[in-house]
Parts: sequence; structure tokens; C-alpha cells
Amino acid sequence: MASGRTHRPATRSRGIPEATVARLPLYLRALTGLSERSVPTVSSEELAAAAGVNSAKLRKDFSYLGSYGTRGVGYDVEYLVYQISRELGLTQDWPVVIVGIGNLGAALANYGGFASRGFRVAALIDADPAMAGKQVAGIAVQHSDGLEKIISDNGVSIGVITTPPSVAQQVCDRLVAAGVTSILNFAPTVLSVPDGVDVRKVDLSIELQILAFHEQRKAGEEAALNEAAALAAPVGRADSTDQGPDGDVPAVMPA
Amino acid sequence: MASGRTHRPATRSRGIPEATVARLPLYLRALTGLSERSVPTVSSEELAAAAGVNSAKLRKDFSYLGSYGTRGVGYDVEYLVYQISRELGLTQDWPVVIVGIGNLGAALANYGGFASRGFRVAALIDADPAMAGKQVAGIAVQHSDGLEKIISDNGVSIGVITTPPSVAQQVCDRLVAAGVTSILNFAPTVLSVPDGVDVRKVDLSIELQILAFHEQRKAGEEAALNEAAALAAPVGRADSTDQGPDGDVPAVMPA
DNA sequence: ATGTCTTTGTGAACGCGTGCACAAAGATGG
DNA sequence: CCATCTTTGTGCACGCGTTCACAAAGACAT
Repeated sequence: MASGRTHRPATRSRGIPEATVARLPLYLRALTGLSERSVPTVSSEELAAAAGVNSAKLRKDFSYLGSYGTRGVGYDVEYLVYQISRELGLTQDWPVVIVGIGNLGAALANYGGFASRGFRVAALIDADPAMAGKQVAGIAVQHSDGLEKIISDNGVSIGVITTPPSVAQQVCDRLVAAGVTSILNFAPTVLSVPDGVDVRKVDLSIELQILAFHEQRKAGEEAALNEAAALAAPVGRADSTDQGPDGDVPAVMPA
Repeated sequence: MASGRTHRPATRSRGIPEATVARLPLYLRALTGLSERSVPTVSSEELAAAAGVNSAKLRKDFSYLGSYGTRGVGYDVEYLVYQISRELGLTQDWPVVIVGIGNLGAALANYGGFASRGFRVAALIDADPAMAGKQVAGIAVQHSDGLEKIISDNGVSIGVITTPPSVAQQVCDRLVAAGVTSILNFAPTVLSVPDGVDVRKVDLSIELQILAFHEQRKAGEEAALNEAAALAAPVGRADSTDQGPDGDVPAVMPA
């Protein structure tokens, strides 16, 4: 309606499927663990178990990167670490800015996993003048007036938004205008960005709601099971579309 | 290899596809916004735009819940809010515990979106004795010794893990043993849980790495484009499988 | 009451991701 | 050098999710 699109239609990057890209960091983490324990080689079966995926899936994923394994032996851990790191672009340094230094922003600034692999917190930015100059995770918070200059001076292309939702879009617009082309959004809002800008969303509330759904389903199944056992008769309406699995009193009545 | 599985094979809950469940919170948020602005009805087109999805997808999603729309008019906002809330299990109160009150745990405890929709922080738990008794987000932190009692006393079925990765699995095991059946894991580790327990993972580092991949790809394409323009000749090898998009010097050499 | 117009609900086609199962490849031992 | 054994790499089939396109359904005006 307004400006750009939000979810680019899965651009199948250079033949590497998006689903595979999403798993590469998982493999990399497992491999790093093996590397630290000086394990020289690993089979697809072992690595898959460590990463929590199917071994066939893992082999197919690696096949998109090329043939880096040795049949009858497995994969060379160090070599694979390097290959995946390079594929993910982690052999270079990515300066990132975090905008919105509340509880979450501060937590991210302190998060060790950030700096560990190719990412460097180039700046912390907040709109509150009282925050400016304060040290968070050893970095001085800067006022958002200087956002554009900070972005261009540091060559930042990745921005993290941890602001309240009400200002997230406008922060996003400024980041994009200043040259940021990848955004990690923690604000519970749908961001509109022009084509060519990637947005990934992390939404705590949504994750919990999905868990609640499954939790309710489990409770409902259990209840139905107990009920069926008590009545010694099958339920039989497991697929009706009217009521939920439980017959509790609604908390809100629709008009 | 050790105990249970990690990724249950997409259990197609009660006919509602997993992908649809993941979008329901999105619709709910958009609808809540409309509700607060007292908008009575909304078309699939408008709501889809607000939620950032395709309108056909939205209609199909809603069709799994039943026929709640009116042809020629659209959907009743209040009614839909209620139906989705009920479907997600948000009409009841879910007590959750947060284990690991570091920066991230504290940020989550303060996160408003938690309490807003059916979720209530029942307890904050930390292994550090120095943290015990401290107030975070108005709630006293309790020592992890009492974890099992806290879980059962409050009837907690959802646990959030924000501990260091080294202890995440053992915290997870204790949560599950105490009766928790849904876990939201922020620790960068693969958790093993028995069947019947749901785990969702939020991994900041992985999200950033995925962004870095696309960022690198964009930079590579741009470079290739510039190169091509400079040479005034087409590239032609856009799908070769050997090298990466850039021919830069490797930072690490494999054995 | 009837026709027109809007918007839903869904059948059908398509594409992506997953997992099986096996042939090819290489290591290893005799 | 040959046989055997392990493990990779992949062809293939299947199922889920997405999207198109349209018929059915209802509102609304006349």
C-alpha cells in the first residue's frame, strides 16, 4: 500500500536454497565446538546429530556448497569451518549499529555471540538525550541525531532495531536512507522497506503464542483422552469446526 | 544420540498447518491495532497489507479456523480477535518462568509484550546466590534450588531459558522433569527433549549470520555488475559452482 | 424482488523442502 | 593389486505451503 514490500519472494540466492542458508550457522556452531576439541574429521551422521538435523539433509545442504567431504571418512572439520564461514560472509568484519538502548538493546550489546563471529558493534544509538554518553558494554551511547553520520562513517550495512514499535518504522526509514541494507528487527511491527533491503524479524511474543497454541492442544488432547477413558466411549467429534478442544467460558464475547 | 528428539516432524496439529499457526499472532496483532482504533470490519486485502502477507494466504489461513467472514463485506474485527485468541489459547492465563536472569533474562522480564497477551511471568530463577532476592521488573529473583517447587506450585508449563549455553541442557532437563512441556530457548545450543515437549529457538547470532550471507551476496552482485560494466562484456558464468562471487584473499587457509 | 457489485472461500497447479535409498568413491587391510 | 567396508553425494518421490483464479455468497441499490 505505502512504499515497499516486506517479504521478498525467497530469491533462491545463488542456487543455495534459503532453508539451507538458515542451517549453515547451525552447522558452523557445531563444527566450531568440534574444532575447539581438536576433532579432525566428522561424519555427516555425527555432525547432523550435533546440529539436531537429519543426516541426509545435512549432506544435501553441503552438496550445494560443493563436494567438501571424503567418502568413507567424512568431512575435514577445519576445512568445513572455513568454507561455511566464507559462504556466510563471516571472513570479513560486519559493523552493526543497535538502535534503541533499552533493556533489550543493552542485552544485545553485551551479548558475546555478537562479537565472536565477524560482527562488531560499531555504535549504540538512542533517542533519549539522557542516554547519550552513557557506557553500555564498554561503548558510549550516541544520540540518534547523528545516526546518518555514524552509518556512513563506519560503513555500516546491518542495523538492529530494538526501539519501541511506535518509532521502529521511522528508525528503519532513516537507517535505509543512510545506506543500511539489512535489518534485524526486534520491534513488534511490520516494517516496510524498499526492494533490495533484507529484513529479519525476531518476535518474542509470537514465539510464546505459538508455544501456547501447542500447549493448549496438548492439554486438549489429554483432556479428551481422559474424558474418553472415563466415559469408556470414543469422542468422535475430533474434527468439528465449531468449538475449541476445551469447553471453557469465553473471556471475551464478540458482538 | 543421547535421549530424545529435537524437531518433531511437523505434527499438523488439528488440521491447522504449522505455517498458519505461526502467522496467527501476526494477524492478531494487526487486528488488535484495528480494534483499538474502533474499526468495525476489515477486508482480507486490508488486513493482509497490515500483517505483511498475501491476501489469498490470509483467507486460506482463516478458512482453517472456519468461515468467519462475510462475503462482500469482510471480517468482523472484534469477532476475529476473539476467535484467533481462543484458537491460540490466549483466553487463558499462561504462567511462565524465566531461567537465567542476565541481561537478556532481565530484558525479557521487563518486556511489555509478555504480560499483554495471556502470559504472566510467574517467577524469575537464577543460579547465582547473589541474584536471589533482587528485584527485576518488580519480581524477586529466586534461586534455582527451588526450581522444581516453583514449577509445580504455579502450574507452569512454559519455560524460557536465557542461561549461558553450558548449562542450558541441564536447566532444560530439570524444567522438563518438573513438568514443563514447552520451552523457549535463547541459549545457542541444541536442546534434547523427550517426545511431547515443544522447543522453539531464538538465536540472535544465527539471524545476523543469515543477514550477512545476503549482504555479501548483494555486495558480490554489485561488484560483478560494476566489473561487467567496466569491461563492457556480459558475465556469463552466473551459475558456475566453483568459486564464491568474490575472488578475495582467504583469511584462513585450510589444511 | 431482482440485478449488480464486492469480497470471501476454495479447487487446482506449482514449486520448494525433506527424506529415502542406493550407486559411486575412496580408504583400509590383506 | 584386489576385496571389503564405510561414508558421501544425489536421483527420486512425496508432502506441505503458496499462489492463482474463479465460483458462490451475500450486501446494497433500485
